[in-house]
Amino acid sequence: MGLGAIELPFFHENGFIRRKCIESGLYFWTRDESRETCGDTSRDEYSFIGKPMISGYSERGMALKDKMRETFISFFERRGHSRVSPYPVLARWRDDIHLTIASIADFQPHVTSGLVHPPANPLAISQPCIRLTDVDAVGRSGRHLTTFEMMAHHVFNRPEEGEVHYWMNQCVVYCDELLVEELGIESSEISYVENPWSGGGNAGAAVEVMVGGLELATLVFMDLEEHPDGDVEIGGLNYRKMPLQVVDTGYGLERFCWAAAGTPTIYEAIYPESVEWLKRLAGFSNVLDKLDADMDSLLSELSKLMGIMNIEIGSNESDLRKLLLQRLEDSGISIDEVTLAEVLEPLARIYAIPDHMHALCNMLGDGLVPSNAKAGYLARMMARRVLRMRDELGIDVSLAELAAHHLDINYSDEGMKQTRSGLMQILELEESRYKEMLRKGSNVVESLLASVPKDAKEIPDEILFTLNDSHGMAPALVISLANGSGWPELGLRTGFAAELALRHAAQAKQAAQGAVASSILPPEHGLSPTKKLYYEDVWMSENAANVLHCQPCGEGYAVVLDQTCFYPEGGGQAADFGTINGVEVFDVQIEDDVILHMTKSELKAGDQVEAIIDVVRRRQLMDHHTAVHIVGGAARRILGPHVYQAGANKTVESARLDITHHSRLNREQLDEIESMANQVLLKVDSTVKEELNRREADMEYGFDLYQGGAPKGGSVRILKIGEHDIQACGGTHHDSPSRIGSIRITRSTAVQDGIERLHIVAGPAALQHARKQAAIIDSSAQIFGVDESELARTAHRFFEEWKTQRKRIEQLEAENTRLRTQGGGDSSASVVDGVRYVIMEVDGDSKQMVRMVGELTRDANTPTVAVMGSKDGGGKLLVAITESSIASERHDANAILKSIAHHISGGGGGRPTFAQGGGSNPDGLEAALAEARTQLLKE
RNA sequence: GGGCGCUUAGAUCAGCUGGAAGAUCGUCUGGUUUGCAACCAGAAGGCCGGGGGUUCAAAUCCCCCAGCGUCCA
Repeated sequence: MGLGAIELPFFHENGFIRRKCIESGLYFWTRDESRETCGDTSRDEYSFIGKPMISGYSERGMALKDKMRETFISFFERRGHSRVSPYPVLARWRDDIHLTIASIADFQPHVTSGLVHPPANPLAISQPCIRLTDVDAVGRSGRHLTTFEMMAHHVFNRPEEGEVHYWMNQCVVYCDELLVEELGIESSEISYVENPWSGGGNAGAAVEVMVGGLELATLVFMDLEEHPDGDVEIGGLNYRKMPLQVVDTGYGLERFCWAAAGTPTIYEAIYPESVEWLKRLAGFSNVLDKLDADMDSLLSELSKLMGIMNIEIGSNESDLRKLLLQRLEDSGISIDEVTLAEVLEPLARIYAIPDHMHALCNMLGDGLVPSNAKAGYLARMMARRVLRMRDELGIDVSLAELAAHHLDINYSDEGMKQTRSGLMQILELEESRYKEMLRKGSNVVESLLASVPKDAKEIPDEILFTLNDSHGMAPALVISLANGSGWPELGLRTGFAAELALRHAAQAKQAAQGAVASSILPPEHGLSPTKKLYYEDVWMSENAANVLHCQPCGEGYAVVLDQTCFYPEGGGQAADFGTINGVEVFDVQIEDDVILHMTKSELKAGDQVEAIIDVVRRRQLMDHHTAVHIVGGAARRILGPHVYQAGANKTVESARLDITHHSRLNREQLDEIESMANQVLLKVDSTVKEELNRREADMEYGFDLYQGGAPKGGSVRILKIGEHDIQACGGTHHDSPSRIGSIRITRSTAVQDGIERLHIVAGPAALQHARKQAAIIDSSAQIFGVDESELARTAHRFFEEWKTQRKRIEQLEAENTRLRTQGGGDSSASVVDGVRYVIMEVDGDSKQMVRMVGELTRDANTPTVAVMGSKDGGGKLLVAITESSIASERHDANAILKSIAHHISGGGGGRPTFAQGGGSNPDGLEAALAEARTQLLKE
């Protein structure tokens, strides 16, 4: 069975009736007896354009958002909800998404799974979110945004434990009170549409709150989880009740603002100054002068229409426009398609830019570094979209200036982690990269277009795909470049954009397959978590234990103990080695919190054993691990708040730390970081290790804790190195940093754009490294026979000398060639009917021979056929004939070569006047030259 | 994480189906000029990203690695 009707006391007691929408077929609750549609259909035009349905909000832009947000949160505060500060837009606490896409994402997966309690219950929040799925519709539809605030009141009920705050009825009561009493919305305008929600393994009843043709909120009552035996079916999957009941609501802050402003589009409600500014910069009034109609009424009409038409990725714009024109005419506005496009296209860009800038400021403000992969790519994509739209509008303002304006007008930088100057620097870098991409791309366009006829109307699809995918040149950009450089007729095939998107979707689908983690333990192993003694004392080197389990694994055995001091590979730290009852342990892994010791031979379950770790190895791994934290903290202080750990690896020999940073690092910067790291060793006496509940950890330290990745469990281990660095980390660390001794950053390398890898050695490994370096310098200096201090200068001198001497050798060879070929070589030359024949054996490689025959056949006044052979490298043969001469008319170098090459067991080829070949039998060279003589001189 | 592309002189790039490493700018020298710009003549400057393979022969074809770029997750 599915979910039944949502029958709430509130509906029944307040004169609601339940109707089935004649368009969508969905059931909805309304107070308006005449209503036939649910409010979200093509029959439901926006009713609030020009006549706001929320009154009393005369502000616009940021002030309007601030006031609306405060209204919402304080409304719920007065009703027993705790105000919770918004989370970052970069979802660092999750490894399945890059960006926060909804308020509930803050609490997934640990709170929604019941593992951890929420920061407050019930709670109210306004969470900035970024969704890039509809990015193409932004600016065009009048309502789409890539970044918005999702206002929400959340409840996490645990009925089995007697903790129930409220559920469906009270939730709808609150919502209705907010809309009608607090905001003064006409109650008959509101419909509650029943539309079950499901996703990510959970599901539940839900209502969409439609007002004036706009979906203002969604109320989800999530109390189901996916299960094969579940008795509730939604979307073809079975679900059953779960212990936790989650009230997940989402109220679109910007939509409330729009409804209160009644502006033609949502953008004018929240970014009015930016829209005006951009219109001015783009000279938009000139466009308007062409129009007879009044702009505001046209826009209002358009907006109402666009609200009921779904603009989606790949939809055919020209068809949509024709429909729009028809509807506009019905509404008494007459305009032709070309003029409409001239207005709509720049306008869409003007609308989209502030939205995109807001998303960019959100992402970069959280410390994201643009890159060509992962989350950083999302920022780059937004930056490039803005730059492209700016160029299309012909606005002469830099990306950084756009951002400065946006920050001044639309942005509160309170919660910003990145500094304003850091943000500007990043955007300036992005713009210069964009320009470089355009410059390179334009060259590629020119060369790829060479094969396209000048009067062509379309470019082959493959060329456009390549330009877009490999060079970042969007099809529209390619067309406009082509139009300006000799292909005036070229245009974009209709539907091409849709095909491009489809092609990418197909690729993504293909890529999504594969990658399942393999496990060592059997599925239902029943083993309880191993007691981790290394957390109690990192210097514990041996312990007594019971063998719980032993199974063959790879070339050895996997052994499970009840407790162990062996650290399993994890958090980038390599595993401990050692012995169990004398049996060698060569690897340690962890699965389901059960530690698996990989041993060379079998151990019996039930036996008492002694586990001993290699303390020298452990100490070195700890040196490196703690050093990585210290270096990371130093890098953040010196380079900026955007520095975040992107990966790490610690072995006995060395450690690597990948950090997010926008530029390459030089040695001075590395020295600075290295110096600070070593100072920390002296300044911080001891580290603090504590285990905290997720909720407490988040509240106390924030999300910079999760440098090493999203935490898995309900509690996290925190490592504090003074105030220098605080991170969640499951590795083993020194209690006293000074025991590391010293830290060296040996070099930095690039991992990918936006990520630098620091190579680190610490403790004894630092000493080892220094010795190895010294040995290399020492042996190199010995080769040159100079003092170490002279090494670089001497190497440079030798290299320079080598180069000049090589040049000199080439010159001498050329001189030699000239001497040997002067006057037609030597006695081996004969002249027959005005053609000179030079057939000779020489010493030397083919490069030298090439030069010699070149010398012989260059002069057009002495037509020459030159055949040369050398025993070099298995035998080489070369035939050259003076070009455009009687010699070249009579002979074919290729044919001559082919007829004699068999003597040296080889082959070859070339042009009719120049052929070369080689073989593997140098002894046949005389025979080959003799045959050439016979053939050519006919003796 | 996946697809595609690129890597040749100090810089920007040509170099086609393997067969004699090029152009433009810049640099240097000389000429012209009071000087500069411009112009003319000439020169220097290349492990053709690294490593393997195919071939008589590889900048060119194949494989691996690295770096860079780009599109998509």
